[in-house]
Amino acid sequence: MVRVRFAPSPTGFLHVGSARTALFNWLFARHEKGEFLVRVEDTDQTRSNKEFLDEILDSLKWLGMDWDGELVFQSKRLDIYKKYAKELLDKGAAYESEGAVFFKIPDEKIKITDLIRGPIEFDSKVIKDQVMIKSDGFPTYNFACVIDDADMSITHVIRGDDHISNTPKQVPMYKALGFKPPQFAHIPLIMGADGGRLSKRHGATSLSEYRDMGYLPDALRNFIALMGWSPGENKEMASLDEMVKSFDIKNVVKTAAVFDINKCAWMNGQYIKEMELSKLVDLIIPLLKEKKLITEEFDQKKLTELVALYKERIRTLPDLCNLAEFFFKDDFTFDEKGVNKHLKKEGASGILLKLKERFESSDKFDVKSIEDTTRSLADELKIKAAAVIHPARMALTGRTVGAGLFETIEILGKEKTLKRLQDAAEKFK
RNA sequence: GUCCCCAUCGUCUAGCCAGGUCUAGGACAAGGGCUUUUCAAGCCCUCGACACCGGUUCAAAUCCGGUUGGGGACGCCA
Repeated sequence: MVRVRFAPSPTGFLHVGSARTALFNWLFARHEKGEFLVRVEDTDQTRSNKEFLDEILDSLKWLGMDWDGELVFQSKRLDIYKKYAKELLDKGAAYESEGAVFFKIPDEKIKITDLIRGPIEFDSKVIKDQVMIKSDGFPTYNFACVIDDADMSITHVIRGDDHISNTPKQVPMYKALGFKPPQFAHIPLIMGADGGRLSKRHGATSLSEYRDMGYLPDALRNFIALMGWSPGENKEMASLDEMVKSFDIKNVVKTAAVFDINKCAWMNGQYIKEMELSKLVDLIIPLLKEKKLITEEFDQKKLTELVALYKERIRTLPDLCNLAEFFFKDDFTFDEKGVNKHLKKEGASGILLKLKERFESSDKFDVKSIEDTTRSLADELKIKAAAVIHPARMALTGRTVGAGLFETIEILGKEKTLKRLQDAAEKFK
């Protein structure tokens, strides 16, 4: 049976690249009906930290991944590493020096057949003897990794490209211990726009940052999987189930991918668009509370109507807070360019006042009558409807873009509409 | 410096393993148009790539070699 593992070290947040490594391992395991384990590589006593571990695990769950069995902590397996270290010492395959235990790299060609890259050969002459047990008694990464993968019966090691050079250090260890090395699959790294490894200077790199920025787990997971793998048949959107069904490690590309936040945002918008309205509202409510745009008491029905208006045009959840700020507060901000273009224009203020008067004297205030009122005013003034609509949108929402104006006015309500038209007319006269 | 990996539109990729159906397909972005209200929505169109050189072959994006370019690794970090 296939058994794979994801082996994070709890020394930082879950990086986008690591998340993808975890995802590919998970997809592979689920596709093969095998097992996906999580092993915590916490042998660096000074840098490992429980908060990071919790964050990493939360991120995995958030993306929709689950794992089999209990978490394995390397820090709790010191005896096992020592046992095997002693075995290698006794066999003469290792030696002690300066308080540490070194593995003797045998003089031979080391060949591996990578599932993604095919055969790779190394000359052991260029590899130094490797520390197995540090002088603090803890195992090094390379040694613990080999022992655990063998001990946990891991069949496939799917990991980042940056580990290729660790492979020739590890394979001889398996052999010296009499273990059969697992199959290896090295997936390419994720890069920033400048071609270097994706890091902080390129922007957000951790899963939790994306979650906080309003990205949906389904969208992020879909997007991450697309870097290096594709569902085929020109498809891009794929649910978790569809991915499990069609995932094949052999179809993972060999080339590094540049993380394109713009496409990621686009994809997020697609998922928002397809999401059930009530679900979307549920996701947005906590965000609005956090931004103090609503309190505990709010009109759920009205909010739902608002979200429905904006659902098709937002790419991330906070987009709504920005685009529909006018709905939640009266001292909303004005887009400067829009003010110059539509409000500080000759005659704009007069138009706003006239529109206000028309609304005031109209009994009805539904989308249809709002539209009729607006258009007939434009007709009478012998100007295009746009000449009324643009200033009105700016006056009411502070934005040049948004949902349809008439719907926007209806949801805003008569009272606020009148006041804002009046205020803007005076302010930008 | 040494070793290793990689090379299709600006970006993500399909095609490559089993050479012809590829004047190279899709998506994001960009540019243009339509939607007689904006747009970051929708629809349509356009732009845009097989890094280079050589070899094998009747035929190469696909196979081989080299060059160049990019990336990674060389820790008692993981």
